[in-house]
Amino acid sequence: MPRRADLSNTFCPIGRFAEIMGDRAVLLILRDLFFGIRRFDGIQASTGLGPQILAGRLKRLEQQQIVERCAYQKRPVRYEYSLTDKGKDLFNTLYAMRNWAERWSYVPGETGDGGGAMRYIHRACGADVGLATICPKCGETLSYGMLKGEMSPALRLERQTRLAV
Amino acid sequence: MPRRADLSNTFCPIGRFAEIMGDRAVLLILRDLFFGIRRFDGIQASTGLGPQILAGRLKRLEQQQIVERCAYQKRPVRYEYSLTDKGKDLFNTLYAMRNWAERWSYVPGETGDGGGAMRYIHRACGADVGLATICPKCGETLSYGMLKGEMSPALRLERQTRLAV
DNA sequence: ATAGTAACTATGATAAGCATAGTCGCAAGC
DNA sequence: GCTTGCGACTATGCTTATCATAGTTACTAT
Repeated sequence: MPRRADLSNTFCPIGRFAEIMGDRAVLLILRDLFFGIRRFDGIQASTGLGPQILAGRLKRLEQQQIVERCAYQKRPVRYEYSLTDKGKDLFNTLYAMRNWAERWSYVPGETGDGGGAMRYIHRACGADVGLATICPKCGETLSYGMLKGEMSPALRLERQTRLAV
Repeated sequence: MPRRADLSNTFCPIGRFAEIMGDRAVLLILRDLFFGIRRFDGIQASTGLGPQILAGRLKRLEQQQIVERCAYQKRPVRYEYSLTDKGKDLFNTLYAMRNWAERWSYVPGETGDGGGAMRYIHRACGADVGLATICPKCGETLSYGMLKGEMSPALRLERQTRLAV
């Protein structure tokens, strides 16, 4: 009973990426980690994933050193998850996904101003970077930490609703 | 019998992206379409997917208007698949995936010169763009069509072997 | 002593994935 | 005119993954 081919060691970088990240659940988890959600229940509520899928994916991501788990308190032990440097460097990939989706699968009613669901501000110079990978004002190549994300009212409301349910 | 939540109409662009593209098979198919493979059997051999998974994914991608199918001959009717503009615009996303994978999951023996599995040359000015999103020589913002990709010998050999088997 | 919370694990039913085999329309060779 | 072969799938049957729900563990707060 041959299993599907494991692409972890293929020379093709897209193949290696697909092996780890070619997964709906993983993308949603990473999105929420980038939003700053750190705790199991928070990620579960936001993504809508079942607990054992979330647990399994977090374990895989930890093995891949994309996510790290550490106790934020003892008695009782509680854990939180955060992105490693390797994980944080996925920002540009997620950002490219967001750019494509904002361009090609726009959802009506997203905002009043047609600006999409997320706005990113370059902290250093204050410019709204739109969908660019370099700052349109000062030209710096953008990555995680340089940008401040702001959700549109519609997205914020949707997420609040999900978290409340 | 509730199915998992459908994210096609969420306000979150990453959610919408994950619904369509959060899938190992889809990423592999798109990679091969960007490599210029157009026929069913070619994609099947290169990706290693089973025929019904490939058929199903191509159908989904066609519905999403990411891929289009057209007959390249009649008697007998034979089809080929190609990327639409919406599909071609996924290049920057795949490129970001490749960049991350080349940076963080380097496979030993990939090349002799440590340059990774793929090199991209900016057609307009001839510069090797490395892992950049703008040309390091002339500063142009890069997208599909501006770049000429070259596989490393190791990757080329791996792919030839797969296609032959 | 009871209720509540965070972070999971266990269980059974449903759905998806995979390998193999088979189909359909045609064309070319014998 | 009958078989062989190709390209592009579809059908079948088994294995694996996913989902919803419930339960567990280890505590704190009342």
